[in-house]
Amino acid sequence: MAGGTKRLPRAVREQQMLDAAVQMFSINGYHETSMDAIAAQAEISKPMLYLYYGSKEELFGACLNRELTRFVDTVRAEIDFRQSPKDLLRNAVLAFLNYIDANRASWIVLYTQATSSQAFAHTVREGRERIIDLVARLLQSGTRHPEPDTDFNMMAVALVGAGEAVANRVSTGDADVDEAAELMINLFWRGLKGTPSEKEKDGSSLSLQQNAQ
Amino acid sequence: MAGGTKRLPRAVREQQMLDAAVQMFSINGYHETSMDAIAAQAEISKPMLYLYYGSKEELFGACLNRELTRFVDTVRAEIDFRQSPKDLLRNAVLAFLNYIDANRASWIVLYTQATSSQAFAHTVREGRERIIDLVARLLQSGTRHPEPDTDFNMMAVALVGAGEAVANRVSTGDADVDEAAELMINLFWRGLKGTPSEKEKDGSSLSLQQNAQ
Amino acid sequence: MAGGTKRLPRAVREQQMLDAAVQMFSINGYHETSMDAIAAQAEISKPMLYLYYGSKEELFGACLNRELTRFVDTVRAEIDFRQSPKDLLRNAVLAFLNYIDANRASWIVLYTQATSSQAFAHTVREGRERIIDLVARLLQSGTRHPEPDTDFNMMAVALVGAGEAVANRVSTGDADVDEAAELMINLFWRGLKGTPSEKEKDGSSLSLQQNAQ
Amino acid sequence: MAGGTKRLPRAVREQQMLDAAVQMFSINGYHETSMDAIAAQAEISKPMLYLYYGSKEELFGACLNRELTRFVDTVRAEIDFRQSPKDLLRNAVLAFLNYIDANRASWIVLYTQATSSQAFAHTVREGRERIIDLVARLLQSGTRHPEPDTDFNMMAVALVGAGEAVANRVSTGDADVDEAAELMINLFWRGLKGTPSEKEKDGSSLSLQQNAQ
DNA sequence: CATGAATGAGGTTTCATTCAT
DNA sequence: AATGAATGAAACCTCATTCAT
Repeated sequence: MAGGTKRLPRAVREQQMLDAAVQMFSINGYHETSMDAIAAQAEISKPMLYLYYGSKEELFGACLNRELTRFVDTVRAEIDFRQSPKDLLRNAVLAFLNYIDANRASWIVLYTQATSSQAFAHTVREGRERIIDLVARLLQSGTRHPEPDTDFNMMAVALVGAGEAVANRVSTGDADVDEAAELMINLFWRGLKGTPSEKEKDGSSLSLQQNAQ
Repeated sequence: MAGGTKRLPRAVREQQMLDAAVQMFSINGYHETSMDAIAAQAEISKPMLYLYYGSKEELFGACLNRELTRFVDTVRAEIDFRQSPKDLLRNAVLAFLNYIDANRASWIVLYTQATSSQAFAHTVREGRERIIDLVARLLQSGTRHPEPDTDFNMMAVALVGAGEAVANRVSTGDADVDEAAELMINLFWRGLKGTPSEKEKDGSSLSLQQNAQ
Repeated sequence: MAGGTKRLPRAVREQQMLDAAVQMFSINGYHETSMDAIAAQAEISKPMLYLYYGSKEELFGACLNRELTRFVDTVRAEIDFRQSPKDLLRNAVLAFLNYIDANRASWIVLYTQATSSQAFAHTVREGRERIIDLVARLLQSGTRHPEPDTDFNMMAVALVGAGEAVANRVSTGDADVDEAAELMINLFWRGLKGTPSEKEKDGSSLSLQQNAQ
Repeated sequence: MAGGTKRLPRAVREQQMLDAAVQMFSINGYHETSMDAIAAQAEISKPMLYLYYGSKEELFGACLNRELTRFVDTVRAEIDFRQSPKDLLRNAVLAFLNYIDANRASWIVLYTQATSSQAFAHTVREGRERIIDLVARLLQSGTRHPEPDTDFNMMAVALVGAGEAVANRVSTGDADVDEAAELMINLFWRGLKGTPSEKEKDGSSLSLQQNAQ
């Protein structure tokens, strides 16, 4: 009789639910989190979850989307694309790792849990592709070849993979953000020099650097 | 051929069960694979699974161990550690990616599904650490500083992450082994040059380093 | 009439479930009664049982507690402790045996089935001790020595054992309540006179005692 | 390769199995003891159990019979029926409680576990009746009314119940044999004086005592 | 709008029991 | 005679999901 029956505007309720869901999913994983647990965490009743999100799968999907969007938006917002490639790289890596460090639950939901159920392979892959594309464009922005190139993409895959691994260490507290950033910047910078269009002319990596400025 | 009622020696049955379990787990994931499905795939009865492995969790653990051991053993066996660093790297990357290409189910079980249940975080992390150590030693073998170094380890983390990402593409058929290998070799080779002990001596690296700041 | 889908307040459902559980447990015993059978008897679904009571063991424990409480409360309520010892005894024995006669299922659950699983040894023993204490106080109330005495307790153990045996006959319909009551009253009355504090004074008891040695 | 395949004569094997079964049943109860556990305890294979005893139920029945027979035989053998009633009583009670004390497992199997499954209600009840009859005859032997009497039987029921209760305390180590014996002797002796044929002539209990000698 | 009450369906696990050697 | 290997059947329990209020 006391509490719980407050009327809240839809938007507030939605965030309240997603917050609870993200938290529980990231702690216990998709399959090991029950709708009961989420409802309890959100301090609402289970039917509300179903009213707003239809099913557990859709709820998780909504979590995924919100977190991914937040992530991409935040990181992108912090990047100033008008910088020199080197500064751009540093800027991007720091934006990325700082986001991870500040939003550990999100990251785990996005990359660790989502992969477990095939239902989200699509969403996760799509999200990852968006990031990979971002990185690929970053790589490409330092060259004279602006058209899409599968090799840039492949290098981006590798670098994003490296980034995920490093980010995982950060998210578990096993790595210091600044150290990790330095390493990633280094790796990316060298990766940048290993992109295909440059391969043919060895020693041109320097010129790339210079051209980029 | 339907068989099932044949008396098989313990060792044979064990492999038969693990084969079935690895296959099902890698297709549907840990939580979405029922013991019924595994028993059906192995053409045996469910109690056999429990007789041999005790529980679903232990069965998955056994899969993990077998596949990880196979993986590490096979890759290590293909590497000739007496080669020059560059050949060693090429050799190792190819051994790795070829194994992935030839054992897609194993790889997915090991790295994608295992993470979904917290029960295996330990095992997976441990396995990954073994690989990271392997890579770290590989990196270090190209230097004159044989003692362990946390920076080598961190670089190995990143490179293994890159390797996992690339391997995932390979395992899904979205990337060609040779192309992927070439890229990884390049990335690793450049990563190698960015490792701490070289920072002070490699002139080009140094200049880059200085420029970066 | 089949019902089942009616919304009942929690308290009602609880009793409905306990009624069904007590009945089934007392007919078939703890281990030979399945949760399915209890759910069917209660005309509800199995998850309700688990929702309300958590596990089969806890459900049985709840049965035990309810029946024991009912038993103790009812018997105690019928006893007027201001009577003379002899009337008190008659009153108590009749209250006890009448309760047994009127609640055969309860009795069987309490004393016969509960012992079968070690999980309830504690509860059963505790319940029995409460009754033994009641009897011990009853015995003692006929003496001038109100302080606790282990010999009173031991005599109570024996008399309660006798009572259980007689009650079992009553509960199976193999004994008439009034006959059984008469016998128990006799036995208890004589037992009363054999309690330690009286040993020294009752001449005949004394001689018996001496002869016995 | 080492042991286990010894050929033993049937009689020896039978005892070996029953020993193991009695031990396990008395420790864990009928339902909570698996055939596996019994086979392991007996250091033979499960099919042997089935070859010799057909089913778990029959095996338990065999345990029950052996233990009950042993019990009745041993106690009866220690009783000298030519003694005076008082000595006879003392003799019998001590024989009984000493047997319990020396064979705790047997007792628990017989009285505690057997009751849990309806399959043995018959056997247990039958065994108990044999003991009750023994006691009834004992009671009656002290009177001039040698013909069967339901009231003697009822008193025997009560006294045996008391005996069981006391014996249970002994079997759990919560009561000293000698103390318990003294109490039971007392109770029985007084119970003896409360038997029906004596009820009509009050004060004649003493004469019974005297007549009995 | 919000929820307590209720369930169908399916999962893991165990056990008594039997076959083939 | 003796057993390792194998299983049908059923138990307990949980969960996503939906009514009826």
